[in-house]
Amino acid sequence: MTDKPTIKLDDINRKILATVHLNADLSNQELAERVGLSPSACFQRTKALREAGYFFNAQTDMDLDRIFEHVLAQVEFTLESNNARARKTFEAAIEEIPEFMDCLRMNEGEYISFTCCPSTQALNALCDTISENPDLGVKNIKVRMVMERTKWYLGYPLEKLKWKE
Amino acid sequence: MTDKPTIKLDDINRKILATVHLNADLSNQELAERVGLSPSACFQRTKALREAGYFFNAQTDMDLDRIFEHVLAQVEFTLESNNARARKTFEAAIEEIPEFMDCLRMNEGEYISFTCCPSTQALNALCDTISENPDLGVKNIKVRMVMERTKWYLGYPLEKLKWKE
DNA sequence: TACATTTCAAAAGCCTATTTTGTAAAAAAT
DNA sequence: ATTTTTTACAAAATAGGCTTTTGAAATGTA
Repeated sequence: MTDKPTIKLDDINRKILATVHLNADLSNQELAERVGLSPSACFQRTKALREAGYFFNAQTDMDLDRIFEHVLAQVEFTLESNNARARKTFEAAIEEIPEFMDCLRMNEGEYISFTCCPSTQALNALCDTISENPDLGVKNIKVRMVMERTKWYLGYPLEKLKWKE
Repeated sequence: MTDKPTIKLDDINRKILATVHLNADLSNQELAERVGLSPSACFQRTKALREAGYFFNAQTDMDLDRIFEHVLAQVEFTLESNNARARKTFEAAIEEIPEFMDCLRMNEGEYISFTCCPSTQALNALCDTISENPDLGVKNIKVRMVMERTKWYLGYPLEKLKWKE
């Protein structure tokens, strides 16, 4: 909340982060066992890491197909002008629309968003709203429908990355 | 594990699913309060929903920038032939490579994967490995580097979707 | 050496998860 | 309408984990 203290990421802290990333619902005891600490020591370190903002926001995947009518799409936006002010306006608008589940800024004023809508009609209408709004300065929208999710996101490839510090 | 029993998704179950989706680390007591049930009743319903596979796989977001050296990219694959057998081979290969964090099948033998690598060099090398393997039948690879993640995935827009049943 | 700091494990108390039980309401059957 | 069955809930009880406190060991520092 206040600042963001820096914590030295030794082997144990790294193991805690890697474990919690994939298993947010683990009990403190199990976590302690996996990283080789007593429950109390593990609890302190985990609490410190969480409060320092190293990890946050526990979520759960849902079986969308069984629960909701929906379509998935990859929506690409091209802005008319790629400058900081135009980008900020556009990004703020996207932030407010939950159907655009995330947003990546690519090269040359392009954005890509992984999008979920109740139907293709709704998706189409949503894209129209965006492109009809002159304040957002969207030159082009490209919608690519998702046929199938062949691999689900299950976390970052931590074992392949290089730890900082 | 065995089958997948169907549970009627009344208002309370819907509220449980929507809440757990965004707050996987909630205690059973808090969850019970939010959905308006006693802890025991809430526990039973939540357990039943989990065991029936309605939700699964609790994860936690990490502050990647502070922890890891990494680059993000959107990688697009075009297969030489779009038939079930070619697709299955390709999909199985992607499944085994953790750097490809997810994979979406689009129209006409195209795939898109959100990818994380320790460096641009590593990303380049990884893409080469894929395209050099004749078994995978990849005709073309397009790599689009992510400049910035302007919106983080925080879950599905459940309030915008239509519940099934 | 002496001191301060850090990190841990053990113990204690508190709180929560989980099971069990009984009851009330709803549904089905007679 | 009455009985039976089923379902869902809350309350109570138990078991177990969480969280704090404490002191000791290890590490670092003057």
